[in-house]
Amino acid sequence: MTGSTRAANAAQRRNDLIEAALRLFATQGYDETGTDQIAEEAGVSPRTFFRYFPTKESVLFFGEYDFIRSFGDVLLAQPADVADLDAIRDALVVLAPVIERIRERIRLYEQAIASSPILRGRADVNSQEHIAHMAEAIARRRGLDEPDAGCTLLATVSHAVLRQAIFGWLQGPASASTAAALHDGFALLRAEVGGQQRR
Amino acid sequence: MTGSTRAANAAQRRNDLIEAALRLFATQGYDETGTDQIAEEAGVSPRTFFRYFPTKESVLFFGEYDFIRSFGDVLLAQPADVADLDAIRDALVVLAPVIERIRERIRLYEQAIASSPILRGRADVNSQEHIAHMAEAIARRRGLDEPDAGCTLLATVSHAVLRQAIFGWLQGPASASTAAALHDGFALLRAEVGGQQRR
DNA sequence: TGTACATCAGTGAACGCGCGTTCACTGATGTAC
DNA sequence: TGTACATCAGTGAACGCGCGTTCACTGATGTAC
Repeated sequence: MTGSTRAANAAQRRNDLIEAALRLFATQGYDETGTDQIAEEAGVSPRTFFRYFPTKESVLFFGEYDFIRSFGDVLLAQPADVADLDAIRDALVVLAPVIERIRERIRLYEQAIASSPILRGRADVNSQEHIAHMAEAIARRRGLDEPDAGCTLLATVSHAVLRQAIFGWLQGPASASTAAALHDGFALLRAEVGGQQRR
Repeated sequence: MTGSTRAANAAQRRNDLIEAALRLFATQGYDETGTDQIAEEAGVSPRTFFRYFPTKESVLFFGEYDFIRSFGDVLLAQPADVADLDAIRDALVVLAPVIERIRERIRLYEQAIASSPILRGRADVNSQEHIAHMAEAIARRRGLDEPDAGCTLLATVSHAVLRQAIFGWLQGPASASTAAALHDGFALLRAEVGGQQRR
């Protein structure tokens, strides 16, 4: 197992740093946490932090929950006779279990993000990428070469529902399922936007 | 006119700084522009910048296009028998002319925002506040004490349509109207989310 | 299996950099009478 | 209208601070034979 000791050690160190950073960011706030403190919490010298991460921010966006990346394939696997919005919902439901397993980590991550504008900015950049991916996938499902305004809008709206579902799920009991939150979210969307008249 | 000379001078200086910053941020990017450079461009000493603005960011969010603040009143002035989504759209159409007059400024502002994650973060904080305001207004229109999940979702989605409409309007010819962009956006939303089946 | 050498992780020390603050001053604008 | 005083805008200089870099070294891990 040549090299495996070093690689394993490095992975361990990296993970220690990530967890220390997540904990500190979530409890104290990002701006109130220095790189020196993260290093100390992880049991390494201040200088070592920058051996593993090029910037203070990057420690947060390393293992980043990138389950959206599989969205395209899963969406295209949905039956063609299902309405697009339902297909999107079902695709998200398929992917959701991935994040259910790391609920606590995501909770800390979201808490950290909320603590500082610069992290919100980074997260926003990621969100825009996710939305672009989703719009691409929707366009392919529709047989378009590239996403038109409809695809982009649908992706944007679906992403918003997804975010809202995740936050609802994080606030609820640990036993709650993401699938239920997603179904509720999309049903609500249909009710709010679809119904021409109300009351 | 006691005091007016000083006040007018101060307003002028402040505006010079804002315009210099907008121009530099939009062309070079936020991170590549120092406060010293803004000061020089505006014809004042480096130290003077901080007499007018507490931080480098705040120069961008000073006169910030806060037309959303009037949204609540305008929404409540819409007829009760109109569907909520239409009322929201009509309220936004009423407010839109306010930003039409400062199109170039908004163009630079959005360009600056896009250039740096930290500004995106600040802008995101503002967006969340706007959405909260909109959700409050929708709740009041519905006779609720505070916004429920439906109000929040409707506000989020409407805000997304508004953003998309503004970007479309900024990219189009200077003569284009925001009202048309908003009508198109909301119609597209209905078509994408409302239609149960397609093709 | 053992020895000589190469590689790389961890670290210390010193520094660059840009934002933002503090202290102290000058000259211009505004006010009191 | 004119003079004495108060206020405040603009500025210079020096500094604090935290992120991130550069240089140079030590000791541990891995490799060649």
